[in-house]
Amino acid sequence: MSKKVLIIEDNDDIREGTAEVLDLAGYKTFTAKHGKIGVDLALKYLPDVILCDIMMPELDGYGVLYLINKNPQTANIPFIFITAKTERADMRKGMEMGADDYLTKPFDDLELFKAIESRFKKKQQSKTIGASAGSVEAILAELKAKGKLRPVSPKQIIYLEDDEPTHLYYLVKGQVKTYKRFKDGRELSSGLFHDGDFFGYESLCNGVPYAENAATLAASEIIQIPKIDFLEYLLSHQAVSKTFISLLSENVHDKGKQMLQLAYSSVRKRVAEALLQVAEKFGGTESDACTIKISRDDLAALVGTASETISRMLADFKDEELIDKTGNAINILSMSKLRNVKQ
Amino acid sequence: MSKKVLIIEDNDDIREGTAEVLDLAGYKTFTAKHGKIGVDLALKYLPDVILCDIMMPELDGYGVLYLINKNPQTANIPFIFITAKTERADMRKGMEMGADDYLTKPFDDLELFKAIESRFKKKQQSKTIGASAGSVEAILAELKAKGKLRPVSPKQIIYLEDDEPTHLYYLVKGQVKTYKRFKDGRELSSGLFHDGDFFGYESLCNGVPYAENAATLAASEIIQIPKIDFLEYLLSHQAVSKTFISLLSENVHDKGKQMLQLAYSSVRKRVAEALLQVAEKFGGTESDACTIKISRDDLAALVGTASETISRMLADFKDEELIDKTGNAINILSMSKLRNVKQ
DNA sequence: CGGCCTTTTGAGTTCCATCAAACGCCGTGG
DNA sequence: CCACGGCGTTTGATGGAACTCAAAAGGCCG
Repeated sequence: MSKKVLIIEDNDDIREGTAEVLDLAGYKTFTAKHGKIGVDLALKYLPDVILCDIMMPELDGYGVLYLINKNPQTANIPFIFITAKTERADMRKGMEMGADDYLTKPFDDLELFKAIESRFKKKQQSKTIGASAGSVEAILAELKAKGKLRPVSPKQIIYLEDDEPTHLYYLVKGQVKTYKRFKDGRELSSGLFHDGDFFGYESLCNGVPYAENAATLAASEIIQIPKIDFLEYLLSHQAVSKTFISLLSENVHDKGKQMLQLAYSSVRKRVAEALLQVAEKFGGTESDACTIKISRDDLAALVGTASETISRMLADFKDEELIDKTGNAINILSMSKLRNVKQ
Repeated sequence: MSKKVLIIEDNDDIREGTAEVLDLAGYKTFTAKHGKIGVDLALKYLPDVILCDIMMPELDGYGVLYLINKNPQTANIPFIFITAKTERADMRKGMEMGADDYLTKPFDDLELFKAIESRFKKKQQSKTIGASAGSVEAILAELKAKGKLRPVSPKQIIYLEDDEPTHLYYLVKGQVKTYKRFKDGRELSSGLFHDGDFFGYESLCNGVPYAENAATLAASEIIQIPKIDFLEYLLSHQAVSKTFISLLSENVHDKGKQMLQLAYSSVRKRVAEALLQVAEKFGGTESDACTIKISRDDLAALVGTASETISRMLADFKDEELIDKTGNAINILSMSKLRNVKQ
């Protein structure tokens, strides 16, 4: 059966021209002259690859990509941007959002074929489940190889509450938080992640929509692994099951601890704990002192309190010479003393 | 190799007499004349079955059983009480604590052999991993068959924080809560369980001591499944992995929700939620009304507040005709109205 | 250097924990 | 049968911790 290609592009000449070329090459093509139609067609025909312009009326390319990624049925379709814009910024934005490739107009037919074919080749490759009976690391590495690496800038949202999970995430490098939003808009951080952490697996594991949001705190590199690949590995490799059962158990353990604190510890104690948690996750050195950079709002979300209160507590800690502040950053002078904060 | 039997009994005649008989029957016997020595020997020789008197100097039989059960190495050794006491109460207490059988003095040699041999038969049986490739239920039933059923009265502790996990628990019938204890003694419930629930698996899953306590709220029947059997099944049956991955994920999900509430919801709202949670778990009917019986302290632990506050809130709810009280029990008049409690 | 966003400080208020005392329920023993 | 004590629950009064709103100060970017 011939591969299906969806072309979303507002310029009639380019759209029809490209379609014609691809038809001749044996692909089955669908065309849409703006984003909205494009998304409808994608859902209807589930193409094998999507080519999409960025600047379009109705719904631009970024919007199309967002919607495509949000829907589990279409989330794993390779997505290639076509655009006249050659600027770096746009290219980066597109790749950050999870596009697989980029074609800059004008492109010749060879470029087009190569871009599309290399998508298929990559997909093909990742279809096979390796038989590496080796170490956990080897199998997890294999799993990671199924995903695509994506640079993400700070304060970018990775997924949102109630979205259908489509990927497992692995943080190669950077800082990510997961958080829940209370009705009135206040946030509570439920997890912090740094280099080498997996996240976003709970919802995948029992097939429900996300119960939390995830966003980067700092510039990061994230591998996103398609849901089906993850589930396949989860159920066919003991090592993978074992890893994620451990992760989940740890998660339960940590959340239980945090719950007890939330219920009965004073804000003062909880702020101290939060500082230590951030320091352990993101702080560099192994020594008793450490410098962390985090906004008051993020700290407040971690503690479950108002940001004003955080300011006051930090002022108190500074008076007591537990911490110091240089600009926005917080220097923890003694982790051990901070750990001993009572009440 | 001959089976090892440990006999713990303060009466010299009975102890040596029993040992002699068992020696003749080809068992290797060890004897202890009181509980303390008994526990030491159990740990040293890891016998295949333990016979133990109840009334003893130094450390009584219940104490021995408790210590034996607490230690992972000895927790799964079949334990048989020998005692002159024929009273029901003692027998029940012993069985509730996890004894496998009961011999009442005076016993004849046949009774003795049968009691011991039937322990071995049972152990043997449960050694084989069934190949039932059938439904999840079938495999889980097989897993449950590895454990032993134990009746437990209300307010009994099943395991304690920092204990080494030795069993997976399955609640056949009854009500169980898990809870954490804050430094100052206040409690926070982290989970409620009712008929058909597994509990105590998180700590088993990542091999750490319990992070919480578990106790019955009402008279219950609990199957305790030895740790090794559980882990064996967990890693060799996809269905079991899948089940527990789901349970863990749900757990994470629920705890996340509860954390958000603890952080930002008013006590009023949290009390309403707690009532609903208890009603859903333990309340009988499917209708909008429902009666639950729970102590104010348990409710307070569930909400994470003082029991006085619970009293006040319940009084408020009664004024607003959301609930009614008959004696100790709480009649929820309208679950849907309770769900809509704002703030 | 000025504008904007973040952080800090201030004042008032609310919610809830705590301490104490009274009340009701229940089994016990006189 | 009722008085009694113990336990769990309810009610009252008070204080403190932390939230809210508001305004000032500080840091960062163009």
